[in-house]
Amino acid sequence: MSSSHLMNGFEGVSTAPQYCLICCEVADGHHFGAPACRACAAFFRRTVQLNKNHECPKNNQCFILSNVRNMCRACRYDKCIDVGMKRSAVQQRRDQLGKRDEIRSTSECFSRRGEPVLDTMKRAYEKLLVVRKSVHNRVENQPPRPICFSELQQVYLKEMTVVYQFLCEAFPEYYEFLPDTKRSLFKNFFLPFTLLESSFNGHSTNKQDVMLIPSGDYIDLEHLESYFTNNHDKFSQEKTISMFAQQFQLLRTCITHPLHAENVDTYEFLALAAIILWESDLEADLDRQNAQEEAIQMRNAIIRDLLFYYQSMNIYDDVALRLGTILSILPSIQRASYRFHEYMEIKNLLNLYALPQNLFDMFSPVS
Amino acid sequence: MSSSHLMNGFEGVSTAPQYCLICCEVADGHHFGAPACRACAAFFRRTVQLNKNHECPKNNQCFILSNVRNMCRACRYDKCIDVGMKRSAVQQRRDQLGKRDEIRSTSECFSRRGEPVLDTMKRAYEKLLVVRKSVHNRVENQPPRPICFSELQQVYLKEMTVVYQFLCEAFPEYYEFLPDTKRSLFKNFFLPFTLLESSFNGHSTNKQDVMLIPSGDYIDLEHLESYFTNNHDKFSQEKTISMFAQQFQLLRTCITHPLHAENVDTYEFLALAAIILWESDLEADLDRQNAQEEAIQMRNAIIRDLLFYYQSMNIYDDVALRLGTILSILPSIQRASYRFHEYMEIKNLLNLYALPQNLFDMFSPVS
DNA sequence: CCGAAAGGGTCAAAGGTCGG
DNA sequence: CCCGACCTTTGACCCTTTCG
Repeated sequence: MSSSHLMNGFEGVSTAPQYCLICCEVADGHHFGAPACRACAAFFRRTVQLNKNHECPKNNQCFILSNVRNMCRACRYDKCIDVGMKRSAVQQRRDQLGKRDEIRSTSECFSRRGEPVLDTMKRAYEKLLVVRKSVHNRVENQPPRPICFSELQQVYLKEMTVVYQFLCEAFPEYYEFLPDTKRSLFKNFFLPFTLLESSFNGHSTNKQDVMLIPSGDYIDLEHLESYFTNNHDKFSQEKTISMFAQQFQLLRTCITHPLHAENVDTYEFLALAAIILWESDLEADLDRQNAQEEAIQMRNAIIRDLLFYYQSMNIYDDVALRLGTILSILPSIQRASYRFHEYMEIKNLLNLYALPQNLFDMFSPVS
Repeated sequence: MSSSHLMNGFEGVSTAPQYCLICCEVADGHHFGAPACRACAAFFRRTVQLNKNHECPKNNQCFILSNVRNMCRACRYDKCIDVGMKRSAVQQRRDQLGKRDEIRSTSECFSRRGEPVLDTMKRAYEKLLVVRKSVHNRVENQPPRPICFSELQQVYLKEMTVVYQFLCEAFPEYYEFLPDTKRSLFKNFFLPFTLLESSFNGHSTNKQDVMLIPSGDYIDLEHLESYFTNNHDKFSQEKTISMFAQQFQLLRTCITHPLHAENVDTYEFLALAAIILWESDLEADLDRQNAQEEAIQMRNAIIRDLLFYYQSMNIYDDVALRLGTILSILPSIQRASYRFHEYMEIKNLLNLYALPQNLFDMFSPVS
């Protein structure tokens, strides 16, 4: 609306020919929202269509005029935007069907720098599993047993360090960040990862209704009596169980069942965990802004790796469909994680199966 | 405004298929025997008049939708025919008068079952946009203005009904559920959808730091003074803003920025919204168990549609990669939604910019 | 005779092509 | 490779015809 007003005003002043607001040549009507010559219009269209990112070799203040309009692409483009050209006015490319198909076969091979991200992660995860055995004093072939709240708490106090180490090994990018950024990422990661991993390990031992925790023991979701053992002043055991049964039911419906329904494998589990880590929403300071950039790169790399994995497996007719199915479990995990945290908050408020502050803190997302 | 009025507003619009059966845009009446938009009508007329013979470079199964309707002329023409357009209705000369009578009936019986899920949704969304104009008393070309909290509240009270209608139209499956199940799904959907849509609309008007709300007005994230206008006993305006600036900052980092960074388009936005709806974790009772099943089917259908869309666009070297990139925005949305809700709870506790109970309730996920 | 619906035509502004 | 002259299509806008 406003631009047409401007234009009316403009026309009112000079009924004579209009001039290209970018290079001052005689204009050829409006293009993408501004009076422009064909050349500048075409330049703008190409820049947008092909998603070019020009860089100015100087100070972003190059002089643009018809005879020198090609001296600096970045500044020419900037001027296009300044005079009111709209990227959104550039349309989808037409008639492009088929033309890319020949190209596609060649681009099938993924260009990746070094080793796949998920492979590094997988190695770090293998190591994590070994480390855990000693950290949690696990004897070889010790059979899993149901665990109670206070034991679980001990496990996760140790896990904080273990998981942090794991992240540093799995993602050199993570290791490089400033402590504050690392901490933020960690806090966003720890709880959903914990829930996802326990559910996954339960699932992968074919026991759907069990959370297999990092120490090797488990929480039996069907029989929470053994979890809520402590006698507590305020509430009876039954009461406690009925109060918090939902908390664990939640994990079943949001995490365990989807994992089971899609028969998620380890590599997929790692990919999900990795995306949760790199689904960062940081950018408060400079380091976090870098993290934000990095996070996007990482997520893309993860997806690429996962696709490559699917292609190599060669068991899915449509790898993209599988990818979509797996990724659409993500919101469930996130949701379960948030709700689970709410229950933890309630428990803390009631001082009922409360966590020590440092542990609770690590389970709490940043905000 | 009473809810019956809202219904009337909705029903008033819904007479006959109002959408172009070729590209799903709002239709402009019948053309050549089928409901169609002007563009598709003109395209069909030219094709027949000039006796063009288009050829499909692919397999004659290209995806046609408003923004990619020009990707393949052959398939667009084929869809015109499929949808019931008659070559004979195109006049070669003005003096030859077509007989319209026999044509009219054929178009009515066009079956949209088996149609892509996202197409039905897209049509319902187009309708939603129209409905909103009347529901929110929008005059044509009314310029958007910054809105304050109390106005926003009014808007969302109306939106409850409007969005519910939208869901029923977009997903016949949803409509079939029991009220309780519908309610659960709705409550899980409403807040993230609201945040996603406002951000998306801000993004698609190239204003990154603005939430464009359904009424057409906006919240200026850079200048919250106009949002928090009410004088309040407990806290000064500055204090309030500083308290809740984070709440909106959150939306920027978690939703607006990712949408912007990936340049998400309308179809992708709808797909994200659809997955959020169908990312259900219900199964308390029998109907909900059905819903759970249905939800998995729906998510797969959505992903399939999205992939087909990407393939038809033919602008991505790797459609699966694009799919992954877009889907990995989901946890951010979910996270933002949960945190946003926490802020809402705080406000309610403080009775500071609190929502009426029924509205707050609809913004609260089930647990 | 009027107004709505559904034809037709026009042209600014999109898009694509292809030597330079 | 990019540029831009040159040509094709698109679709918003407006006019025309028919019909109840």
